[in-house]
Amino acid sequence: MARGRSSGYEDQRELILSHAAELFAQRGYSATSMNGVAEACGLSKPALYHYFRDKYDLLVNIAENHVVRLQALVCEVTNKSLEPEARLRELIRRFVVEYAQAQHAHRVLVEDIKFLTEEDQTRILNAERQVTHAFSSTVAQLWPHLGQAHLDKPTTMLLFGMINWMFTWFRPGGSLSYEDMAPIVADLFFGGVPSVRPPVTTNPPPSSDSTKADT
Amino acid sequence: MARGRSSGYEDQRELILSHAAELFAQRGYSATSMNGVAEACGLSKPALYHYFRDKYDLLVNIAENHVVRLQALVCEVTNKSLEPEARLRELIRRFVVEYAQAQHAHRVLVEDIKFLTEEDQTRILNAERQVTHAFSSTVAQLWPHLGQAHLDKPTTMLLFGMINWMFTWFRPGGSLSYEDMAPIVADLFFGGVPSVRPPVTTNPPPSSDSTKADT
DNA sequence: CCTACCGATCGGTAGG
DNA sequence: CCTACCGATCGGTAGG
Repeated sequence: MARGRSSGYEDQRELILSHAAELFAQRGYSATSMNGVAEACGLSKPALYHYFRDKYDLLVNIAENHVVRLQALVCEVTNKSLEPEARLRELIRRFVVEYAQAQHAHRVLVEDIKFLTEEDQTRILNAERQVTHAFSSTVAQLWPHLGQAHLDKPTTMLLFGMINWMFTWFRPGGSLSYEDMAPIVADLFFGGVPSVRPPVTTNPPPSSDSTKADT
Repeated sequence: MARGRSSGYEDQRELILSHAAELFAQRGYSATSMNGVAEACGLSKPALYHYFRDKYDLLVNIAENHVVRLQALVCEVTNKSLEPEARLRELIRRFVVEYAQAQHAHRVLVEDIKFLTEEDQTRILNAERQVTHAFSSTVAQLWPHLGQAHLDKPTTMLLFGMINWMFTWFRPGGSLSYEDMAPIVADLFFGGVPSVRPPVTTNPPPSSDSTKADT
């Protein structure tokens, strides 16, 4: 791999990105100083600038590396050619595990993507869309009534909401681990999707047959 | 008429908070300058400082006002003494509507709470806990098996995940409105919760003293 | 004395 | 790899 650079160069970069991701996640990209990053890495500021051109370079690498890992994870699961239900359950489990061990990068991707240029944002967002598509296509396959009502994507995003939000409140150490949460999310989703129906409120004209059709 | 302050003073404060919340949500608290806030409000910077002591004062007011509105919303729904299922469905609907019309403040509460002092963070977090408790107690009431397995709080947080995450991806204007999303979330949740089972992994010895001093 | 501001500039600190 | 700095911009406040 590392050709032309000392063998530890890439390792040092990874180490810096890890420390930077932690600081960005804790304090936000803007409020994090390069002095702080250098200090956390045990480097002088000029030394830090030897590995990354500028602060933005850190951000874009953290975000990019994270989505690339997610894409690789999707490919890995897809290649196992599991049944649709088993595939979706495995995707959920693997994402929970991946997010758990990449929490800082994940938070940076969620909260600091706004600091990327439009070009970089678009590239990252397209990668994310590929990932969510792997989920939503399986969802549409499992529950055709969702796809027909164009609810496969929204419902898939509700699933991502459960998973993504988990890392804002869940702290392992009690009676539950991250691994325990994956099947809970999966059971809730698989049990609930059959109950999801398209909205009855035909938006444009407020027709007077206001039976509400609730329940 | 004017009692101590001119009649427009409080109105001006609300207007400033609204503009500041939008900027904080778009660019983050740290990356937003007081010059930018003043400009967005059509005020000079000294004029802005006439209404708020400093930048932090803006942040704490945005967060506080938002959680207070959420608490008021919970009280309003609770006082209607609905059946548990109707109450939870109404809570979901009202929160989706509230978040939709307070998206900027909501995002600030989620992403910029880290810039508050520990004291202010604790106060806001306690208010949030009161809100989530209104949900989780209804959840435990509806599905006793969840409460017995200590899964009422985690499951409730998965529900909040669906709702909170919605505002990162959902844009109304297609065939779905925010109002349409509420029953979809509710149906998914009500349909799925009966399928949620406690994890079989028995990680540590689950000591029964884990009441968490809540409820 | 109050309020509601403005033009100009303060001391510090950011990224680089 | 360090000390020593820069152009700019930050949050906040002076006098009028």
